[in-house]
Amino acid sequence: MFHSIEKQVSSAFREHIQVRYGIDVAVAIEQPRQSDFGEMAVPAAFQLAKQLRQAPRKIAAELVDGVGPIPGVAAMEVAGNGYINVRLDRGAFSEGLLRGQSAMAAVEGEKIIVEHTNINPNKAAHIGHLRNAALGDTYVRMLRALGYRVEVQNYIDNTGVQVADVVAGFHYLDGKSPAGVKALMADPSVRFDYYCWDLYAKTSSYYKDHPEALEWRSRTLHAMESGEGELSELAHLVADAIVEKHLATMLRMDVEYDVLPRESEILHLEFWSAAFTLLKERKAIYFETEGKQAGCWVMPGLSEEGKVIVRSDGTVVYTGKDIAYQLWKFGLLGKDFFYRPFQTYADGRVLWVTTDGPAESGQQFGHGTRVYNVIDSRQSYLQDVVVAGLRGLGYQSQADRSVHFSYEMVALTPRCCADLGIPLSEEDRKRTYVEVSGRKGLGVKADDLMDTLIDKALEEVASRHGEASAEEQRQVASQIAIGALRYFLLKFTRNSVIAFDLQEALSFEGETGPYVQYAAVRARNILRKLEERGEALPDFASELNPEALARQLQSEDFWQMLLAASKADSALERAATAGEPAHVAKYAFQLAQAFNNFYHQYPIIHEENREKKVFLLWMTDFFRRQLERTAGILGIRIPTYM
RNA sequence: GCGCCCGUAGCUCAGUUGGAUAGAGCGUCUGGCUACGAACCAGAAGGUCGGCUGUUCGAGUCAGCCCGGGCGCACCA
Repeated sequence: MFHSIEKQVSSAFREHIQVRYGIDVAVAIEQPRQSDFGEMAVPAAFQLAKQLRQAPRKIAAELVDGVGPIPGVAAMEVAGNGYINVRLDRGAFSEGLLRGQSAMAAVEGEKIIVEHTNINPNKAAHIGHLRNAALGDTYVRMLRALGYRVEVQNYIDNTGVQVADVVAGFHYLDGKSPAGVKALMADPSVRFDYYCWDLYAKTSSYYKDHPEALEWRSRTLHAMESGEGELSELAHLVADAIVEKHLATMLRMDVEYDVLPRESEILHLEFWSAAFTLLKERKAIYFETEGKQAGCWVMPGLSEEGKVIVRSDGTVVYTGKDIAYQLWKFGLLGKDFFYRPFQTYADGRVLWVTTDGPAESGQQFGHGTRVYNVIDSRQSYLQDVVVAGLRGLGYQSQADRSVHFSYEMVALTPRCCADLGIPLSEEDRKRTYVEVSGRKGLGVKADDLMDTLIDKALEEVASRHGEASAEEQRQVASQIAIGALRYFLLKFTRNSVIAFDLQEALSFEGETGPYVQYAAVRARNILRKLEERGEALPDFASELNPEALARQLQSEDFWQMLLAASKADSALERAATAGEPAHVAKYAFQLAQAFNNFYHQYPIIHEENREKKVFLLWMTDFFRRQLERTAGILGIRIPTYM
């Protein structure tokens, strides 16, 4: 509602400026410094001042005089050095909120692909992976809330070095056969992904002390490529099992996917050779004949030397396959995967996985018009190579629509390492934070963190709702824990390094997920208590006429609260434009704050005046809906009680 | 050496793309549970926005140069 008026005000000024001055400008709408200045501020006069060579105040006055009436706007005035402050018609505004339901219209002609999570299937997920998934999943929810068609891909590198290292560990260090590994996977006392976490660290450190053992890696990689032998069988076993673990971990966070494109299919279906042909034909890469890159196919432009895409032994580097994959996402490769169902989510949605044999599913993926790759900022160079590949092939518009949705890493504070019993070098102890490392086995496992959070939430729930069944308490605790975790991961903007601190993440007070959940629970409680007292929820539309709404909204307090609650769309739009899920989190917190304030200050059920009571109930219900919707976009559930 | 990111209250972070008197949470101090359960609310203290120059009506925001921290820059992924 607020957002639609913002757009109307903006376009009214834009048109007027166009007609009057012949200048086309995008008219920004800002929030006034103080709430008593009005609801919107238009700084357009400042933008025009330079071109018109006139004082901003004078232009502002002309604009206010000339722009004419705008629906929903009660008054406009010039303020400060040339601001135009806009005051809304409170009665009409609330009337619109009460009656008009503005469902977001579907956006036609766009299909957005978001790739996120992408964890190497060789060990348990850690907290850095959770940040990736939380960001990706929330951005997906944001785009869907805005009406976009979105496809979520989770790329599985099941033939890479990391898998090979764990396989080598099983085979050479543990001396385990495929049957032995199967037995391990079936053993309920073993967390297989945790086992691999340790094994990966063990193998990596063994390589360090015994460089000759690196031969195991190349032997394993060759076996995986040929698809034959025990090592290859082990690789399939391990990768598939770990993928399932990752999916289960992510499901705890309410993160779901549409399709799992796998590197094994990219190899078997020869995506690379199709891309290679294109790259050569269109001269996006060249064959180097001299220097240290002699014998390689090189992509020029990005650096002095260019980037090697095909090694002198004829094998392709990872980034080359990534270019092929990116082409496929846009439907530009001329090849396609086959698919089979991998699992079915609780709501009946099917998660598909790629396969190399023809399948009669008729399923179609890819063919996106825009692609977001959620990958940490350390890989920005390689993402630049991928985009340069598209450009080199002449796909300018697709290159422009390839977005590296980058974010900074999650690191651990030295204090956190101490809490978790992670030994640190003298040097590391002095740092502000320490990078997590799968290779060193240094990090916080995702499931451990969630378990710790649930335990803590359970203590709180049990102390407040000891009468509830254990199962119910656990469910509530779990929703609170996940709410806390998702909010924690989302409250930081993307390019801020999260120095993970366990105690901070475990907080359920202040700017946290549970704070938002608590506000929504309180709103629901009021409505529930009303019914428990034998009263029905009023029919707001018939009981509240425009005069009544305007009367109640003479209270500045109520008006500011209603205003805050009505800005969800506006906040979402800004957050999506900025590509910052953190902005949605911030808004959710402000919304909860406004409601808690309202809740504390005004008795609702006990209000004697009928009109006021109905109005307060309507406000409560409106807050409730906005809180639930915003929390939903963040992937945060609202428990039945707290 | 080159490239990218960061530096804002004691701590952790926002800051609507250059706008009005720089905000929030935590922590500290003070006050509030016989209201719809306090995982809450109210109030106070706390700032040379790393530094210096510049761009202009206006700079936390843009440019240049420094200082400090992080991450990249493979025929690894």
